[in-house]
Amino acid sequence: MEIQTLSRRDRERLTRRQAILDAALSTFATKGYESATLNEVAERAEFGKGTLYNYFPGGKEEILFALFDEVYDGVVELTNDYFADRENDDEPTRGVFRNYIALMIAHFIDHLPKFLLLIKEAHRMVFGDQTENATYLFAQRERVAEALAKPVQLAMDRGELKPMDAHTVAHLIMGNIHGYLMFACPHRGGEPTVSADPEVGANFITTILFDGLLIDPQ
Amino acid sequence: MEIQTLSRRDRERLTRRQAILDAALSTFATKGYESATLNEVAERAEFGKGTLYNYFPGGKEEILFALFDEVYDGVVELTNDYFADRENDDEPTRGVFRNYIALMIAHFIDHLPKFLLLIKEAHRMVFGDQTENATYLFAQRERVAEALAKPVQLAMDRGELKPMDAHTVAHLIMGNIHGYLMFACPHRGGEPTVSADPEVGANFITTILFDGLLIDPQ
DNA sequence: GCGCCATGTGACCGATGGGTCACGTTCTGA
DNA sequence: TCAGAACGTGACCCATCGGTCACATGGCGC
Repeated sequence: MEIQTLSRRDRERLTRRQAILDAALSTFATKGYESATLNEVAERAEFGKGTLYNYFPGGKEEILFALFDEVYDGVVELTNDYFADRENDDEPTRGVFRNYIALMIAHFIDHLPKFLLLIKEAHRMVFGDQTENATYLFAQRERVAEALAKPVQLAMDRGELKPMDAHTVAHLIMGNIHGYLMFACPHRGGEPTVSADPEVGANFITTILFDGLLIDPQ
Repeated sequence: MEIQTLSRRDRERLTRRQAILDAALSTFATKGYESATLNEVAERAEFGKGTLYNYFPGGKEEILFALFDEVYDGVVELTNDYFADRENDDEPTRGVFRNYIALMIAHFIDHLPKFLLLIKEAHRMVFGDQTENATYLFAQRERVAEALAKPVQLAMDRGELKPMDAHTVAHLIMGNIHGYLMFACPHRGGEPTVSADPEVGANFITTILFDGLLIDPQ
């Protein structure tokens, strides 16, 4: 949408801004937000520390929040696009959600630093003691939950899923995707214990959440 | 077991050590480990900062790890005791696990600071860049998973649960308890969106994990 | 060429907080 | 009663790091 409405100067400025964000993402994801230093971010981006403040006057925190925007925008867009494409489809409900889960797993594996930022920082900050930050992140998580709750609610309305609180179910699905990835993705402190194949993960999660653990229900 | 084998001096020393741990727990749980200061911990424990080093020569980090030991010991013990009591019982599998989930939810609500410490710090540290810390925490989580995996495996062997990797299923159950509590327990940045009643939570989780979301399986 | 503005820079500042230590106080056992 | 051990203390040290700013650089319009 913005391709040619910007001058070369403005485009270059955006490119440099993005380079800073990319450097910050990989730094924050590995060291954690508090342990990461602006010097290291600047070094990775091949800028001086002062330059960061030309692009993010709010300093370290503004950079972090810009990253959160990026991450959540990506997930919300992916979710909305996926379900929009299937709106008038008659694919079975179970398969639609199974494929969504596979898509999300693949997305996070493709963007591992973003996933690590989410579980390391967003998580903790939601429960932090700074109200405004917690409120912001809470709202971001809600955006994802809402996007996913919509198709869940539709499936319930069609009588295919048990009638429960769609919003809570959406959170639960997201939570299970995150939880699964914590084992699946490579990290220090122990070898991954389950396959990182999105198909395998999606089957595992779908089997439990949609079919249930019990062999003989009731 | 240790009641009278210790001198009064040793008992008092343990009491003071515990007071420091309690002060540290509530401080770390609210401010987060990195933002919490040893001055505040010392103040809450009504000691000078230097005194902390008489009890924890390793400083801040040793205190944190002592807290983790406490938290995980409690959860593992609770899990082992609960399932040991039911070993020769013929209560239906679903109900046994439902009650376990309710027990865990109640436990964490009763020990909210411990729960907050877990989700804020343990979580992040497992994915941190210090290998030895990650290894330690990974092992602690495994202790819980193993304790829960045992009865899961037994139920699978009896043909009551779908045959899956019991260990992974155990992690998934723990993850869902944690995930549920994140909504249920009071925190800033938004009102709790589901009930904190352990019974309600246990029913919700059990319905999905054991019965499945689908009304008409297959 | 020249002036101006956008941009880049890194030495520096100030606050913070983990960790230390020399000293004071209290307890113990002979 | 007293020596010495155990314990408590908080002023102090110093490394770290987010943020600032005076200055350098380079491109663009005139």
